[in-house]
Amino acid sequence: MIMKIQTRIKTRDEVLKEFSEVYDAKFFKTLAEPVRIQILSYLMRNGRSDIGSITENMPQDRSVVSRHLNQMHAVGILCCEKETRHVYYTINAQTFVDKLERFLTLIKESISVCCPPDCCSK
Amino acid sequence: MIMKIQTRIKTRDEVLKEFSEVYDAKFFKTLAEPVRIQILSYLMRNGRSDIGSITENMPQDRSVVSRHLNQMHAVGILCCEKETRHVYYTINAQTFVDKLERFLTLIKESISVCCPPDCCSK
DNA sequence: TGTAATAGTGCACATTCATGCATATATATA
DNA sequence: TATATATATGCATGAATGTGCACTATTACA
Repeated sequence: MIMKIQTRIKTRDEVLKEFSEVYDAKFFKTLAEPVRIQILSYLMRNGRSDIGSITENMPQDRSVVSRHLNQMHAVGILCCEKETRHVYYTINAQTFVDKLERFLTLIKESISVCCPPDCCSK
Repeated sequence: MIMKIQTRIKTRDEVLKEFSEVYDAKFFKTLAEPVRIQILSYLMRNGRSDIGSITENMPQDRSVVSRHLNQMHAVGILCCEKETRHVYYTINAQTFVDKLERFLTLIKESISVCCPPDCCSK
């Protein structure tokens, strides 16, 4: 059971400042590429996998997949474990979900706290 | 108070299918550009605005801002109202938040329902 | 030690995309 | 009707990025 501590209402400036600090363009760029989402789906279905296995089910070159995996790791979507000569990737559920939730929460806060009455359409 | 209806647990294939259907690359591409996030911030702070006002606070050309606004409208982030010779934009809170929430929910579902035990790192 | 297997890197190429200028379109106003 | 205002569109350009090939680096195995 998660308890939320009741805090004072943030000012508009605080929320907007936090929003611009939390925003990570690279994270969304990473999610904006269908090939990377395909890799994500593969990991959802097959679990911990190395680059070779992932590449087998894709038309792209191994080096391309390697770079995609690297980027997804860099922004916190995947975990990476070197083991002998293999590199295994898993979904970093914690960081991934946290990042999305943090962004979503701030959008909601911004909309409810920041905006003038005519900010949003009903 | 929001009540969640208890439904049967989805199969792995159903969740993954839904995930690939819900995923919208264009939506994330739109969120991946800092200039568009700056526009979003402006609307959060200043509410309903026309292209001219938004452009005043930005280095980009009016035509560039116009195209950004158009794209944000196309993916459901903004609402657009033509009024005489002005075009006013507001945040489409409903669609915007819904899209993010839907994606987040499916990520969570995928992680809990789909994945083999070694899918995700703790 | 030599060879095979796995992954990372340098480079070139094609595509996408953000940008700004010039121009077109539409509407308000004198 | 003519002019000013607000926005959209066509086009060219430069930057970012996805891609594949060749090559390198590292490790396992015969």
